[in-house]
Amino acid sequence: MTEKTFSIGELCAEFDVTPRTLRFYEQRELLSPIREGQKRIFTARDRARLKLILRGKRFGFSLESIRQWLELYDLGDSQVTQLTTWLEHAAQQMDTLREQRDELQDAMTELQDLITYVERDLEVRGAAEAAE
Amino acid sequence: MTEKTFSIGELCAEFDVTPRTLRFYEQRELLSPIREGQKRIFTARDRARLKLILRGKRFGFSLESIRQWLELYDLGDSQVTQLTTWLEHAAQQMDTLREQRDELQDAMTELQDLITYVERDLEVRGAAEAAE
DNA sequence: GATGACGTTGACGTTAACGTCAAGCTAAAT
DNA sequence: ATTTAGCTTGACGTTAACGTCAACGTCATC
Repeated sequence: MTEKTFSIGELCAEFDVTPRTLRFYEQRELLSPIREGQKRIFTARDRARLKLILRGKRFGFSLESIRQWLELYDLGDSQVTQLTTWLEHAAQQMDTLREQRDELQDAMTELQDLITYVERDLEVRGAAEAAE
Repeated sequence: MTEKTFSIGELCAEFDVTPRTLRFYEQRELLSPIREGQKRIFTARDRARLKLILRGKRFGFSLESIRQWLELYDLGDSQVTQLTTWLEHAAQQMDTLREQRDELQDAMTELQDLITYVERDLEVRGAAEAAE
């Protein structure tokens, strides 16, 4: 089974980015499309990585840090020692993600408190108005 | 009770930012310190806002979008209609935060699956080694 | 009265992450 | 054969978010 591949235009359309962006990611070694002649051919792996890249960007990570934890996602046929190192890196990345998630949760709780307060205020005002 | 105030240096030390940063935030209207002579005096409100700013940055938000949802945090003695509008904006902001949190959760789940897989792999290898 | 700590206002420099041309190739359609 | 669509490689431009440097003011201190 020959894997599905994509032209630069196809990927751009699917993920709403420009060719410039994908070429830039290639230059920074976040993607590594094959060449057919001089045209770029993106594999399913590239597509998967692009998904991860864009998600990482939404998290506010830099391309460089994204590049590093992309490496987590293609562990080959590694030695035991390498797997152990991998596990450490993975655990670190988990911590980073967890921290950010928790902080988001805090922000949400705070905002929700404010919202609840304002809603109560509106209720009270509504009651006062009804009592006129 | 006269509220506590801060010099630019104090805030910088506390939050590990440079004076340039705080002046920049003032110029972009994220902070609005008072002047004493020509020196900036930061109030407790400025300090609170700075906290929110830095948190927002960790979330990957732009200063401009941070500036907007900072407005959520100082609702004055508003009219009912304004409070209703406020509630809409707040709800939107909650959606944004929730979305990002959920996406972070997804990323964590994925990574955890990988970790579990690798851990199992290591266990199997350990068992194989012990059987030699 | 000079020195040093802390602050000020410009103004220009820098880095990341692309955008925006210009000039050219290449295969398919007119 | 030429237009069109999609791709290529430079190379310079842009925006956000500051950094850096120069030149200056203002106290407290030595």
